[in-house]
Amino acid sequence: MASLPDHLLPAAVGRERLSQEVLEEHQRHRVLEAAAGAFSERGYQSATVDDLVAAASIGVGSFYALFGGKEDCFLRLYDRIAADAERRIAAAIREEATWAERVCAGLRELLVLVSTEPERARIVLIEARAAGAAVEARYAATVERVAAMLREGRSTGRGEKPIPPSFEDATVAGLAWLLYRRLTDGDPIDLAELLPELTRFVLEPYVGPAGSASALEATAGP
Amino acid sequence: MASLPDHLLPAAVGRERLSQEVLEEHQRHRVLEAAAGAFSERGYQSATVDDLVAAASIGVGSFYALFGGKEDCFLRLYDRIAADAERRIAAAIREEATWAERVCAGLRELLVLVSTEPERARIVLIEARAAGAAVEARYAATVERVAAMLREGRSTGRGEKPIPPSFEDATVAGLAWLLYRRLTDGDPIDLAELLPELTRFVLEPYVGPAGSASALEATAGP
Amino acid sequence: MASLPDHLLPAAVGRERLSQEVLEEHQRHRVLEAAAGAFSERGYQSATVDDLVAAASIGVGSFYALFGGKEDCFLRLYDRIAADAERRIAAAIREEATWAERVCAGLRELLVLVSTEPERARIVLIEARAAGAAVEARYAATVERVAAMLREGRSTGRGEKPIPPSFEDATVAGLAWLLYRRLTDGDPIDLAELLPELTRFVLEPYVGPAGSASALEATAGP
Amino acid sequence: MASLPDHLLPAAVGRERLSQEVLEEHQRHRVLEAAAGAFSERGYQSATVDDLVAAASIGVGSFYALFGGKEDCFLRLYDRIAADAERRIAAAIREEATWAERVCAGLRELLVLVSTEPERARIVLIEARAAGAAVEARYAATVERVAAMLREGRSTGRGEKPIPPSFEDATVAGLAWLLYRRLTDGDPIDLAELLPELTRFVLEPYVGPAGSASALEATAGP
DNA sequence: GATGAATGAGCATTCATTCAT
DNA sequence: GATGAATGAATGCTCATTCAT
Repeated sequence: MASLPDHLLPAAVGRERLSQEVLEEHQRHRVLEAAAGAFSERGYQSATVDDLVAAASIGVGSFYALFGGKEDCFLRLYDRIAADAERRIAAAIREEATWAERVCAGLRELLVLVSTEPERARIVLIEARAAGAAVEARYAATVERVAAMLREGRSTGRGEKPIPPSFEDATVAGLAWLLYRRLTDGDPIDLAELLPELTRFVLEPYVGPAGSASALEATAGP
Repeated sequence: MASLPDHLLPAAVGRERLSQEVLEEHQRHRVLEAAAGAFSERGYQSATVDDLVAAASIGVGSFYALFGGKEDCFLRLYDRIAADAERRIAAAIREEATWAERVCAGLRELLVLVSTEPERARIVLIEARAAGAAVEARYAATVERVAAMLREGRSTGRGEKPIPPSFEDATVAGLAWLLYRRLTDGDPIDLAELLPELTRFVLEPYVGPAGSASALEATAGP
Repeated sequence: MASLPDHLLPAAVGRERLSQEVLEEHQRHRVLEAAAGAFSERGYQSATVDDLVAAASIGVGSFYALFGGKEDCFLRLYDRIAADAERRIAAAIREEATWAERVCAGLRELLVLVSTEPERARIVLIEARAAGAAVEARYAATVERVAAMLREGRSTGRGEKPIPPSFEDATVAGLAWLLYRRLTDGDPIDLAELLPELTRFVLEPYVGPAGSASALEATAGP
Repeated sequence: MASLPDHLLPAAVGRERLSQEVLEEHQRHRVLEAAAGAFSERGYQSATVDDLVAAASIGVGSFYALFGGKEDCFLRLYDRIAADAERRIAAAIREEATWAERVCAGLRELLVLVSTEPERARIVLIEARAAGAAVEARYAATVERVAAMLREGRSTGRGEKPIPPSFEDATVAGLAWLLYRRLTDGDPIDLAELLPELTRFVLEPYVGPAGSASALEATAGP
């Protein structure tokens, strides 16, 4: 039997350090979970480090051992939520479906996420906008990632005049705004109402009203 | 000598009070002009009241006589910029033109405003997003006003499936995002490049590529 | 009558600014007076900014308007005490006396200062040693200034082997130590006991026992 | 089975406890060695307990098992360095030499120590001054010890007017200042330059220039 | 009417020390 | 016996707002 490569066979010390890092990561996770509540409730600016540590039931010292400060904490929270969402959306998409169907399935999962975890959605869609330059850059990167996915739909396209490159960025921002408004207004996220709306907004420029509608039909929820 | 009751005082007092309010409004104007610079440069959160009064060369006391505080000052600044922009955009539009042409002319003037007064544009498009709930509401109202203008285009429309009501809000938010990014990245606002891009994004859903293109042509700049 | 030069005829604004600076300087003076007590009592390290503002009966904000922080406050206090002492010592010296007599008179005044204002003496002789690098540099400069005065005595000298250049620095440090010990031990400063002691220590290397003794006699106090 | 009362336990326990104490002392030694580096580099105030334990590669718990805290650690370090220095200086002195020669040899060894182990010299000559009252007392005791050695030279003396009792304290403090300055300025300790300087400063009051010079000659280094 | 000196609550952060493992 | 994660009191500092002049 072939032995594992060295880097998978940590020495005792390595293992200890590993388990320690795992522990720390676990702790960070716990704290971030609590921080999401605090940030969401009070807003990034108003939430104090004391709010965060109180919500997480840890000492301030522990907080600073885990994070570089409030901004670092928020940044990690943002990244975690964004990465989770991306993972879950990817998981909700059947690879073999058409591009339009995949987009539609992605939108559906996004709406599910926003409606089931509005707190976390607020972090990414609302608070991130008011958390300073570093976070802002992360937000722009997220928009760009989603826009890039959408951009794949161009090949599907109806081959008319070349679409300007920033078209998808604007679309994603428009999408974000609609969710933003629902969240700030406290409106419920009604899948049956919103999914068709968003699907049309996103897909029609690429596949037309009919294509959009059929993709929506093909993506009926569970 | 007994003095007359207030309401019997000669008109002169009324005139004085009026002129006084005018004076005060004038003063407010001066201060807001300076505040725009400070807010734009340092950002809403970082700009201190001291920055504002220093920029306006007034005392803190006068500042509080004129405004309820930092947020009130920003609010009024936002309103002023938004109202000015609306007025100038309205002025740039020929009433007798088609809806598509009017939209196109409005977009053109909007771009002119953003490029010639980037400082004020930053206030509305960037800083407003980070200035708390009250300002946020104003921003949403602005989006809604612009969306409403766009919504008039529906009657022009090709009568296909009814467009969802929030469609225009998303469009406006997408538009705002593109300008937002230009401003945060420090990219120049190139009218020749951006106007066609934005026009297509906004008009095509209503008048199709051809309608969009012809409206653009009909709105050549001076 | 010749008019005063321009810089002595401030414009109204200049006068206002001047009176304002004078006021501020006055306020600083008041605070430093109180700070001397706090620093002296608790020691530089233990004294908190809150101690200082409590002692001066001002708000923390005012403190930071007046000083750059705790260290800056101490630095200015040090400088003020040192300058005052120098001025008063200079005033106590008859210019026409011999060098040895002038030194002796200076020592006498120094002892008077230390004994009548032990709090301020503690600042310069004790706390300055524990207040960080910047203050340390000031202390070294003070030692050097006093050493330079002493160095004038070399020309008086008995012309033996050239004295090494740092001789006076060591003498001043020795002098400082004796006062330091009295202050830390809470011993009273007995002029009649200490003056002869210090005089001999300082003067003998230059003018011998006899010269030292006669200088002392010539400098009898009031 | 009933266990024996403590004092009847076999010697083995005693030996164990002894060896245990020896072990602990050994450990303390290791830690102090590392602490010297940390204190010297960062200064007493700035060095944190974490710096100390990191430098010694032990856990914080062990540190507190070994020492009562940061101050206790510094205190012991101070004592150790001072005792070592005293021992080595004593070893460098030939008992049968004259008093002046012994002083000269002591000064020489002191300079050797300071130049070869500037880190430890900083602890005693610099950091001790900023480490609070307890350490300050130790420093004063050190000065007093050295002064006492010097005081023996009085019997050698030229029998003039009785020298005041604190004369030697001042001399030692002057000596310390010169070394202090070299260390803070980062100047090298040049034996050939400094030894004559210090020797004259210390010895002349007792044995005059000639006596000082001959003692210096008699104490040529290796 | 205008001023700006004064305020002090509130903030992010550090670090000596404890104690469960 | 050794460890280091957790603590939280304490610190220096900022800035929106007030109010006496």
